[in-house]
Amino acid sequence: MEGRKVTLKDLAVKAGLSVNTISRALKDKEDIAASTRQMIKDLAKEMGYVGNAVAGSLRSGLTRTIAVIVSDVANPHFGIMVKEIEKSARKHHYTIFVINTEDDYEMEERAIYTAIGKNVDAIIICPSQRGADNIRFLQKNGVPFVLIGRRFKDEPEFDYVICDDAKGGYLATKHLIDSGHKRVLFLNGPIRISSAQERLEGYKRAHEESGLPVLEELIVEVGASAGDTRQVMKQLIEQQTAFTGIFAFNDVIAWEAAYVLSKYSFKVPEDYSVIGFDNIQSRIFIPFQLSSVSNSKGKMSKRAVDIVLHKINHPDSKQKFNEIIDTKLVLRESTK
Amino acid sequence: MEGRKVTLKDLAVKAGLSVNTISRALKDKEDIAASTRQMIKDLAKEMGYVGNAVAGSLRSGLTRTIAVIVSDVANPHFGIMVKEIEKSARKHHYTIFVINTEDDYEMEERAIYTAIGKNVDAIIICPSQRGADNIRFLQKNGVPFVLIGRRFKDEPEFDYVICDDAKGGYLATKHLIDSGHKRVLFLNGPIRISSAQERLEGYKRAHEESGLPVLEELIVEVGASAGDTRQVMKQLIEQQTAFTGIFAFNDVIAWEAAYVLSKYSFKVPEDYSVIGFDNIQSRIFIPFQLSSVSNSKGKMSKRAVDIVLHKINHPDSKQKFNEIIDTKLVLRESTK
DNA sequence: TTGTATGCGTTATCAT
DNA sequence: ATGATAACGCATACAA
Repeated sequence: MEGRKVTLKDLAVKAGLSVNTISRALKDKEDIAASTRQMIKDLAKEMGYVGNAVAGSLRSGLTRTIAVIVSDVANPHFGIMVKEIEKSARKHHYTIFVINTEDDYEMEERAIYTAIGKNVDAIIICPSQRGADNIRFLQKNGVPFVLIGRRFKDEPEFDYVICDDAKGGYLATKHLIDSGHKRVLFLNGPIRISSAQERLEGYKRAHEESGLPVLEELIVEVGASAGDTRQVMKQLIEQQTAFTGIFAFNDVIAWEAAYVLSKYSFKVPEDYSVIGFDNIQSRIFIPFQLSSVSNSKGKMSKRAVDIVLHKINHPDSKQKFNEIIDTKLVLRESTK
Repeated sequence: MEGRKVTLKDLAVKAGLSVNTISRALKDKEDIAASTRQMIKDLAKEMGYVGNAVAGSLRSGLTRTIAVIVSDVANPHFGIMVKEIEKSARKHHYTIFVINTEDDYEMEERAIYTAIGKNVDAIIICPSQRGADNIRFLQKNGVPFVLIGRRFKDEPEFDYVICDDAKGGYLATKHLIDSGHKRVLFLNGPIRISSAQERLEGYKRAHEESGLPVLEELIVEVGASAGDTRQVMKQLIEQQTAFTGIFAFNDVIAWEAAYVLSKYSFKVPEDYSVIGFDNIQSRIFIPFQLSSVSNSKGKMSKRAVDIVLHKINHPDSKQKFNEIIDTKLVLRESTK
C-alpha cells in the first residue's frame, strides 16, 4: 500500500460519503452518527490516513510550528536549549524547525526568511548580533518572536529571555578573587554579543568591589571556532602573562584552556583555578569537574516557549517580555 | 507596519494589478514588462513581502522540509548529526524539523505522525528499535525515509546509513587486548539497538582471534540516562570485578566511567585503559584525552541527506541504500 | 503583456 | 445526520 498519501477524498470515495462528513467524523464532531463515525475511523486507520496539517494550516493561518534559530546545535549549550525548547513545544503540540546561523549575519537573514516563508507561528532566536536589521525585519513582519540568551540594549522593543549574565560574571570572578587570585584572566566571547558584554561588566564590578585594578591585558576575546582558545592560551603562557585564575565565557572554552594548561604540565586547581559558564556538567558527565555558573537553560527555554505561545494566542497583547533568569555558582574541583 | 503577513493579494491591490501578475513578476517570468517587474519588486520589498511557501507546497506537493527524528539532540552524538544534516539540507534549500523521541516507542510513533502530517518530503530517523512497526508504517505510508545509525537486520527493506559498528568494536577491543589487557570490560548500550549488538560482535571477534575467552560478567548494559553508568561502575568496583581495560559504547559513557575511576583514586591510563566510541573530542575540546572510535558522523549525515534527496527526486527508483561508513581508531591518552 | 479560472487538502458555513 | 460550496495563498494553464 505504498505510493501517494491518503487524503480525505480517498476515504470519501471508498466510504461513499462526502469529504466533509469524513473530516468531521475524524474530528469527533457531534453531528455525525456514531456508527458512521466508527466506520470512518476504522477505514482511516486501515488505509493509513494521516491528516495533512499543511492544508489545514492554510485555512487556519496557523502551522503549529516554531522556528528555532541558533548559532550551532552541535554546541552543547545550544543543543541543550533546542532539546528543552522542542520538549516544551511538543507538549503544546508544536513542532520546531531548527536552523543554524554559525553566528553569520547573512545566514541569519536567510534563516529568518525561510522561517517566515514556512509560515511559522513564532520564532525563538539567539541573534548573531552582527546588526539589528534582521531582528527589526522580524518585528516589522509581525511574526511573534523572542530573543533567547542575548539581547539588544538599544532596542527596548525586542522581547527577550536571558540569564543574569552580569551577576554570573560577577559571581565567578568574585569567587576567584575571594579565593586569593589577584590576577584573573577573562577568556571572553565576542564582545558584540550582549552576554559577553554583561559578563564583562560583572567581571569588572567584582574587581572594583575588591579594590583590584581591572587589567586590560587580562581581558581576551576568543572566537567560537574550536581551537581558537588553544591558540590564545598558548600565546599567553609563552609570553608569561601573569595570572592564576581563569574565568571563561563558557564551559567549552574553559575545557580547552584547562587542556592547554595540562599540556604545559600545569595542574588545575593547584596551579590555576578555572571556572566556566553554562554548567554543562549537569547534563553531560565529563571527567573534569569544572566549576561553572549555572544559567538554567531549561528554564530559559521553557520561558521562551511560553512567551511565544502567549504572543501567538494573544496577538493584541502589548505585554513586554524582558526576562532575566537567575544565575548561580556551582563549585566543583577546578577552583580553589 | 506590523500585523498580518503581506500576501500577493495585498501587493496586487496596492499595485492595481492582478495577483497573478505579481506572482510571475516576483518569479522573474519573461512575459512581464521590465518596468512593471521592477515596480512590483520594489513594492514587495517595501511592504516586507515574504512568499508563503506553505501555500505553494499545497500545490506542488513538496514542502522542502525534512524531519529528523532522533533520541535526544542534547546528546552531542545526535547534536553533531543534526547540525550536519541541517547544514547539508540547507544547501539544497531544505529546512529540517527536529523531534526527539527519548528512545521511547510511543514518542517515536507520535513523531512520525507529526512529520507525515506536516507533509515533510522525507524523514531521517534514528529508530528507537523497540519494535519495527513504526518504521513499517512509514514504509507503508510511502514517505521517503532512511535510518541513520541503526538498522533492522530482519527488515532488509529499510534503507539505512550506519557506521561500521562491528569493525569499530573489533578495533577498540583489539587495541586493548594488543596492549596487554586480558580482561576488557564492555560498557555496552541497550542490546535491542543494532549498533550495540554489532559493537558486541566486534568485541567478541577480537577476543576469539586472540584466543581469549569472552566473559559474560564483563559485558554490561548501561542505560542512556545520565548517572546510570556511575551506578554500574561503582558496583563493579565495589565487588572487585577484575578488569583493566574498558571499552564503552560511546564517549559519554566512557567519560562517566573515567570519572568514577578517578573518584576511587584510580588513574587512567596507568591503572585502567579506557576507550570510547564517537570521537566527540574531534568536535568539542575536552581536557580528558579519550581514545575513541571515529564513526564519521559528518559523512553519515551527509549521505543520509543525499539518500533522501535521491528518493524525493526519483520516486520510482528501486535503488536500495544499505550504507556502512568506515570506522577507525583514534588513539589519545586514555589507553596504553 | 496582463487577467481569469482552477485546484492543491482541509475546514467552516450554510443548506438539505 | 449528511452534503455542497467557498475559502485559505499560491501557481499553472489558458484566455484576452
